[in-house]
Amino acid sequence: MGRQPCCDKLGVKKGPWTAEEDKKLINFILTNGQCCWRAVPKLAGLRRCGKSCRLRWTNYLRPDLKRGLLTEDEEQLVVDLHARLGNRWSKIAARLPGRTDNEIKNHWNTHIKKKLLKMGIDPVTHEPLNKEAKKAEAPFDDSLESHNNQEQLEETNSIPSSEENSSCSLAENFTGGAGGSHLLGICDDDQLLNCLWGEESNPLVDFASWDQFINPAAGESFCEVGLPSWEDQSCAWLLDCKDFGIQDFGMDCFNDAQVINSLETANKQ
DNA sequence: AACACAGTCAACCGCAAAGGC
DNA sequence: CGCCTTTGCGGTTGACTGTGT
Repeated sequence: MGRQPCCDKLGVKKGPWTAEEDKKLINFILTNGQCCWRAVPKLAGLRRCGKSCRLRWTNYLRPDLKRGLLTEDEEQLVVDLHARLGNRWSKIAARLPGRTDNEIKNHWNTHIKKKLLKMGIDPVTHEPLNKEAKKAEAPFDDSLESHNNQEQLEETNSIPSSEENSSCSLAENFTGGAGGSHLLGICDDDQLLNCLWGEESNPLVDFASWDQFINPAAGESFCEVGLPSWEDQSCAWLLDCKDFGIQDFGMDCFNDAQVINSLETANKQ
């Protein structure tokens, strides 16, 4: 990469993280919580910049992350959200529990973009490509207008009707119609829409509980909040770390029932 | 088997927003 | 209000892996 490094201090390591570094970072965050990222490498004994630590944690080490490819339903949701929000990956990721902005961005660029192009849909505007060609000839750029509408939508947190919102039908087309009912269902379900579009809170994931989990100062042990079991697929990633296991963190005390209870409780609140 | 090319994804970078003083 | 520091975001890169020839 030809750019200037963000932290060119002597001895700051870059490149892929080792299992040992991961272990140090996880241990530190589980012990101290997410404090000042700039201080994390020093306190955790890592030769990394704080930015790198934060990225590693949020994109890879967080125990609430799902691993593996996005499901068809998740893909459809990403397409729908992208149609409304554009490249605001963090906003999109906030609507997909257990997924990171980086993951979604990568998946968009490698899979979904191509899929849409194959279908003759512009992945940027979500309009049919031939329509785009006609637009280019027209003096008035209404793609800009649609963008402004998009901003307005987000700011007011309002939900467009399914008639106004072409992304629903687009999403239906996305899987060739057969599996495309998912988003239509969402569009028809006000309750679910409110859940999905609530700006700050995501009822699908109890981040408050997770915050308690990573922050011992909150006064609850790991076992007192619901988290996936380590045998559960969503957390199996940690077992891949050959140099350390779940026992190292004392987190092998969860089961699926606890997770479900926790999520249900969060939804009721 | 060896090479080239394509696809994937973790990690990097610069920039902008947020917050503190 | 302006400056500085910290954090978060989105775009981009390049190492690694898979596939084709």
